[in-house]
Amino acid sequence: MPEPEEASGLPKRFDWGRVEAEALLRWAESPPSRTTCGEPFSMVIPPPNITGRLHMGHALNLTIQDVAARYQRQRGKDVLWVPGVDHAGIAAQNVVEKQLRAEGVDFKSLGREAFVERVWRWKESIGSGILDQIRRLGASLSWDHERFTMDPGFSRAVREVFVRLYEDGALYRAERMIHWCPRCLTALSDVEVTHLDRDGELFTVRYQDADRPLEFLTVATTRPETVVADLALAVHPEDNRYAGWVGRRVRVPMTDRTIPVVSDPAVDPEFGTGVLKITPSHSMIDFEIGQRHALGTLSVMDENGVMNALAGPLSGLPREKARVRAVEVLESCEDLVGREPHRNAIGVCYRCQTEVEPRLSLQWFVRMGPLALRAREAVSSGQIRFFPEGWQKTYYEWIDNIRDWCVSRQIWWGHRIPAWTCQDCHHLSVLREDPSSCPVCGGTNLVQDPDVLDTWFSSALWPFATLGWPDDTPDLRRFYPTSLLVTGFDILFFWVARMIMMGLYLTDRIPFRDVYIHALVRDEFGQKMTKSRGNVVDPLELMERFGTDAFRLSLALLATPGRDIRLSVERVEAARNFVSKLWSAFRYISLVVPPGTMALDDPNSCRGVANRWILSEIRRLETEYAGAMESYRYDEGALLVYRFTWSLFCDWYLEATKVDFEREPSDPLREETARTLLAVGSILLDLIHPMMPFVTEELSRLFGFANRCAGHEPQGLFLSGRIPPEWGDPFERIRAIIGSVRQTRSIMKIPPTQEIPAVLLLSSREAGDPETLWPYLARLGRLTRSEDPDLVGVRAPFRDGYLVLGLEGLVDFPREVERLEKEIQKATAKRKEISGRLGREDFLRKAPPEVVEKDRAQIEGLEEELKGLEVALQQVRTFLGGAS
RNA sequence: GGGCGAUUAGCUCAGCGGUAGAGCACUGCCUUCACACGGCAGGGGUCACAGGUUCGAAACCUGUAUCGCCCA
Repeated sequence: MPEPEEASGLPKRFDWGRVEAEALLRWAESPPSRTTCGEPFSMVIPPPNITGRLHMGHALNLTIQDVAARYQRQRGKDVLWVPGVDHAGIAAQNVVEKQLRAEGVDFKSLGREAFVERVWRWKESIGSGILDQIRRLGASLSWDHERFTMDPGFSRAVREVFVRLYEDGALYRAERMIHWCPRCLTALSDVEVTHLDRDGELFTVRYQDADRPLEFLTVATTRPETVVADLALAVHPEDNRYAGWVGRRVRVPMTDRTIPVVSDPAVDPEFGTGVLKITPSHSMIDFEIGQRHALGTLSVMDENGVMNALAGPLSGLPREKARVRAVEVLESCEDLVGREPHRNAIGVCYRCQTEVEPRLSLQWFVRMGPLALRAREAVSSGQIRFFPEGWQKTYYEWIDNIRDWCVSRQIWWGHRIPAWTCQDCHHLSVLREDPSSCPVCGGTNLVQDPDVLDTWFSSALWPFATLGWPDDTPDLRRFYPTSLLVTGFDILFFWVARMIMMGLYLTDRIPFRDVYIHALVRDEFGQKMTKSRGNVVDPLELMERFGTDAFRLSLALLATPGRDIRLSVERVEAARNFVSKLWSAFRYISLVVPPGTMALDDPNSCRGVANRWILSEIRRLETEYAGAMESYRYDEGALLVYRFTWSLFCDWYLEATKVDFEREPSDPLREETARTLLAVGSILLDLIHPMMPFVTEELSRLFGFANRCAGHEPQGLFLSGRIPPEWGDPFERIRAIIGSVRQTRSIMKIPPTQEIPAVLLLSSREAGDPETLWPYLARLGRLTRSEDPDLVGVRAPFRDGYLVLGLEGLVDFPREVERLEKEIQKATAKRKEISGRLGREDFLRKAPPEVVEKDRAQIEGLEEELKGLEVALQQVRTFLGGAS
């Protein structure tokens, strides 16, 4: 059977696929207008990796920012929201390396220049990639401000910073222990190492005294393969067990070397046997101990993690195999005296999960001490605020224990370090411009440092370098410091803290005022989404399936601060249902409001009880909504509009307007209701718009409301008048009466369509005018008004009276008795609780008067309710008796 | 080992001093002319445990347990 043609009004369903595609085209042509007269509001996005594909984390992050941007725009702010992409040094290099490998080409054989050229070509080939996906989210970024961390301007900023730090003595080159990733073949900074607990073994190895072959020291170690690099054994100075050993020498198993026994306070006497083997070249702590005792260094591993020629019987073996071999060798010469399972923390590369090696090497470091001090101050003084505030502590903990930052990376893709060494006089030059000769000896035999900078080094400049720094640009002047930074807690140290340090150091100002820190998106079981777990949910797929608005709304609703988000498809589905509900509500408006109707502009002229009620409700909603949004509680804001739309606007107000539209054509209430419907609908779209831009804009367009994206300010309606809260009261009474009727009807199994004759009895004049109430009661309660004072039936009581329902001969009275008894029980219990409280002297004395007053009023209400219930019960019982 | 956070209805989570809430799931009724991606009604919780503060605690304090995360 063919679908009947729609007479008029909106399509039955919201076609998000079409609407989103059209909106994206429209937004690309006419981006959100900037209101240069407004106060500036600025954000920079956390630049996604060039290698990236939109994932849930991005989606959450961008949704929050877009809610902020759209909300601020609605409030008349001049919003700048800078998009951009990060060059992602190691990650991008890995991608291209892999491509080359697939072609059978070793990237090294290509040479540096050709390789970098190749990465650029790859970058061009993927185009804006992830930024296009971000566009599909509806993110209203300032696209004309797009930046890339390797674009010429940004690169100039990076170079400027490097040179300036060097000139100020805040940057130095030195041979230090660093974390080395044997797979990425580069140094890593401290934060790029993740600590994992892994099941390993603790081996006990004996070391024979060099002079007294019958005496041994036993040492517990998790890394027996490093025995061959031991340069000492160490005990705690106050450990009496080994006091006699300090100063003696022992033989190193598997070698013919002997090493001293030293004492050092860094040794933990509680761990293992209390004796520590010292391998300065393969452990951070050992290196420090080694320095204190002038042990020198002995490295037995190469950059790939393979044991080198100095490793004796282990040489040529990769480190994992070397461990196995070491155990075998130690066992064979009886130097292994114990092994047991042991859980220990190991450091892995946060990018490729390879176990990192502590390694001694020549690297560039940023001196963090002075920078950290100012960065701490900026937060502790309240100049920068964290939301939620609790993250301050984590921030301080890191800042207070900070170590110098290793910023050089042994890869090719990135910002090349602007340092040259003269091959003639060995002078090291760090320069803003590439030199043609040595500034000291004039020689032309210069070699540039082969390393590039940590990608996070350039990211740290993001908030100001994107605005034109180091030049003094209009953007920088107007929009810096930025207003808000939205980011995940996982890059608090990597990024946020370093931006604060660099911002203060270079611009002398904080880089942003507020920091909104959101949680991780996990799967529905609370597991982190990872490729290896295979539980990654693709945001684009969800957007496809349920619509982008639904997806965004579900994220906004779930984004409670400080708590991880478990995303389940059901939640997105629920949000999709909400979008449908909203759409169909506006479809109703389109069917019921005559063409050419103007939205209500002066609420004071309103007379209708339903109209007054919804106006008072939306006024309250606006206040609560603003409170939530101003404190970055977008989850609350979303929940408020969700609940209002569904439970108040749709469930009650739209139903009530049906009553008004059934009135006489001459009744002025018809027009008033139509106008109120438009006004409230328009405001509602405004409030929902930050979370759901597509459907709200489409509806605004169809209804000819103001353009949501053009800095349109909501709440215009109420500038002209205030709405007294008591405007809601009469309709609240209607809601209560209908609730009571429906309950009775449901309990007594009366079909919803069955009309019931009823008499309304109000206990006082204040309870309302029956003439006003009846039309709503009749329609919404399916009641037929009766004036028969002897109508036989049951009472449906409410606060200020009751309704007699003529149910003669219809119903299940025993169930009604049951229900009434339950109600009475409930009310009695409540009354007992409250009167108990009111009977206590200290409560009356110490509790605030308004609390006591509230209780008293409640007792009164309960008394009345109970009276009504008792009478109703009496009546049903009588009825029952008569019937049986 | 140190720190942070969580523990509320079957599930996922709000609430953070004054009558226990939402979404999903569940039960019953309803193809009523905006919406079955729906409507109406309903069931379901000693708010992890033990102390304490308070007139009053799910909320504040102390401790315990379990789980998660971060830093060593």
